Amino acid sequence: MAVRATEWQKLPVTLTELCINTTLRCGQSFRWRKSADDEWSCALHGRILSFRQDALYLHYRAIYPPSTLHTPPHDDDTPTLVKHYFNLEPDLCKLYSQWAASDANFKKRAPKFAGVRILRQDPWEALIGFICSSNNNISRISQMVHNLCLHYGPLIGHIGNEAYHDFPTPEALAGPGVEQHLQKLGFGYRAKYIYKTAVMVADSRGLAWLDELCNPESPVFGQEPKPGGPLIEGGREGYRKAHQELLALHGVGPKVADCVCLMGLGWSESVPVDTHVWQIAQRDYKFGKGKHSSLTPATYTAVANHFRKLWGKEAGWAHSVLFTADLKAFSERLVAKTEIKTEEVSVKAEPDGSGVVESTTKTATATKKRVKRDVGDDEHQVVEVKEKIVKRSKRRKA
DNA sequence: GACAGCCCTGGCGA
DNA sequence: ATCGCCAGGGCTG
Repeated sequence: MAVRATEWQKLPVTLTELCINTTLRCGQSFRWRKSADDEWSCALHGRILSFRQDALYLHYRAIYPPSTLHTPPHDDDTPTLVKHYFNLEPDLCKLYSQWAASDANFKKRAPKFAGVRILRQDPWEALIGFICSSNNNISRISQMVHNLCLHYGPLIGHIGNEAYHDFPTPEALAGPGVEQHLQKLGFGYRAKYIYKTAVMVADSRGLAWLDELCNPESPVFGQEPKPGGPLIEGGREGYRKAHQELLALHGVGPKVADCVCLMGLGWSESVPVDTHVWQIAQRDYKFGKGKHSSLTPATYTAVANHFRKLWGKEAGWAHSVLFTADLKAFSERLVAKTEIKTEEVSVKAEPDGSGVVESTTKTATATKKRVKRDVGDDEHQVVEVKEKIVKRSKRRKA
């Protein structure tokens, strides 16, 4: 039987309400892959979901494996899943203007990073993904999560030659020999964390335990919403309970627990404070002195509380915008103007072969340094142009 | 509360 | 060119 792909559908969403090109790459989820130009795909809930976006619409389609019992599109729940996964309920533009009104730093940094929306991921996937994230970088985390799916997740289908596997169940990761295998796959000390956490969830706590830690206002896919309680300084009671319970799992500390709370359990006031956010707190919010000179557990709470007070109930959403604005993978947006200038100058300078202006050389070098660490994606062209400029100017010097 | 130690990778300066 | 060092979305004992 042939692959069963539903027709492309569309949902009216502006780029300021959701920008998938930013949101899917900013370290929330580690599984999205480019399946074509401007097309992102991932296996979710037993189907491959693909997305494209233009100024007015989010376009999507689902590809089902031949063995699926129901017959899409008749009982296709994909539209509901899409709205749920992208968390489309909150009015992001309104939130951005609220955060900008209460925080000058947000106002300054956010404009180039519109449409950063907190995803509503599966709690179990978020938990394992963020256990992988400790002391790690996004490209390696993505590689590790991909390996988990490849070896332990069900195959859903293909796009071209690329196989798409869904995320493995707790049972699959709690099997015999998993820890040793993950160790061999280069997971390092996280191999043990993943295995032990999987055993705990599969054998004693159960997935229902994890799902019940969700914000009742925004439960797991398929459940009805209920009120979530009032916001207090340290976050709502349900958030604090979820955070505390997650800490009992192996490989889960305060930061990982907050990531799961925010991106898996729907607790919008959760503010994960990693080294990155800590640097932002020191640079832009006067932390790093006196009592809070280093990121101790007490400082962690103080920083998170400060942001909750400043940004309110969706503090974690605002935090994610500033976090994204500081990611190296997006740093080209901050030097875009310089980049265009550099190109113009170098083109003009090329024919006569005379020396390059001192300031141009400097600019080109600085730009190259900032972008060089980017991992394979659509920024390659830009990088190449810059490296050429640098080489030319070097040759002339020599 | 402070502090090593932990797995592994890639970039950078010497 | 090659090596040592260190940071990269931390956690455990």
